[in-house]
Amino acid sequence: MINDIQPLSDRKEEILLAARKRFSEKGYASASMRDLAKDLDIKAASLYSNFESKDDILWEIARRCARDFFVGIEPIFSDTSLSPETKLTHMLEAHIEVVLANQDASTIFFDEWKHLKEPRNEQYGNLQKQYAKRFQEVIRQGTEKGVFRAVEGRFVTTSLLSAINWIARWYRPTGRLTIEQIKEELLNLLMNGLRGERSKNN
Amino acid sequence: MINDIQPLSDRKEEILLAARKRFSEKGYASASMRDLAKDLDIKAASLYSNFESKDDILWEIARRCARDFFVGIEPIFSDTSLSPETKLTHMLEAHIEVVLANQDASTIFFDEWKHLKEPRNEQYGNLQKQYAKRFQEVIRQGTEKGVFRAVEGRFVTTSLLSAINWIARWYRPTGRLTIEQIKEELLNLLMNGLRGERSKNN
DNA sequence: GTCTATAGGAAGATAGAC
DNA sequence: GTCTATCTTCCTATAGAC
Repeated sequence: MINDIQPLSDRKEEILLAARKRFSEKGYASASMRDLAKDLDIKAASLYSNFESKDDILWEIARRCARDFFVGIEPIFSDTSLSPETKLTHMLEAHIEVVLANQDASTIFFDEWKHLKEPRNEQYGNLQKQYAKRFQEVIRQGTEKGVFRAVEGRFVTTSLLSAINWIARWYRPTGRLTIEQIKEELLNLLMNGLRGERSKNN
Repeated sequence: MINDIQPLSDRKEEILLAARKRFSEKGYASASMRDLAKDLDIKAASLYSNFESKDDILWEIARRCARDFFVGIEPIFSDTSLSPETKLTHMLEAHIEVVLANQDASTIFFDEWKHLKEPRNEQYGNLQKQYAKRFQEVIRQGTEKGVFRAVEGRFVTTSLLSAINWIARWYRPTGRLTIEQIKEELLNLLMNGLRGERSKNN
């Protein structure tokens, strides 16, 4: 599914790029094929020489997004020489980097994929779970080793990633925070969250 | 805007309830007036005896959601007897409770409001900023007092709320975690994140 | 691979009877 | 306040010429 992604013709890739932007900005349902065609200075009908349907376009975009995220963490996740703490830090860092470098794609990966029709929708949902599981596994190892608090793994994994994912909605490269600052603030927040004492908070 | 919300007729409130569910589940753009009418066992045209437009329905829903969130934190935020730490804990707790008790509404508050037409869209965006500022202010006080690390206030506020907001997407009351567990896990994670040491994470 | 033309349907919304 | 009927516009998608 992300292993059988074929390189497409230049034209097709151009269309995917424009569609990614449109779908991300207006939302898949609100972005029409006519909108998309206009961005590319062609007529809507011409899009159908390149892709069979709107769903096919979303699918190709979604697959590529997923691949980017997996490629980001895979070498770190597979590196058996790293401690859970270091590994998780680097994986989160990689995740942040992919989000920041591919904001439009991230919006598809987090939100717009829900518009995929079955059976693609279900397939994609499973892929997302797989991705989160990678983080959950490292957190589990860290807890076992005693460097992280005892946490509800699946829940906390989701929470960590959620805090990061929201960035895709508001980050603008022209803003006051640099990528490095964002990475530092987030990693401090999240890693301290895992390390701290269990307290009653009352 | 949230202070001039009028109680509507029973029928109108029924429509808002059904619409909140529909908009939340399928997304505003993908949920048609005909869909909504079918849920209520009436014809689409009848909806227009109650509301002037689809945008008006979204607006009434969105305003009510915003009010619920503000009502949740306002008494805590205004309580001058609380330390920043206690105040933030209780405000986050209130936020979590509102999210869990009003999942459909939360989805509107976090996502679907973007489909509001101008000038409502801008107005609503400002309201959201106001809400986040309440949290940011308390974090600033905590940092000043030395109980929280020095953090980039606006950014960290967004991150904390983001971690919580994602819950609205997946939480099901029938799941394995109780509301109390969710609150405890999240508060531990977030409050520890603010308290911990600044570290290099490398 | 792009065009014009158009099919076929679904969208938001309105008119007017009851 | 709900209905039937309908307007207008927009949608995804196809047919066939160039």
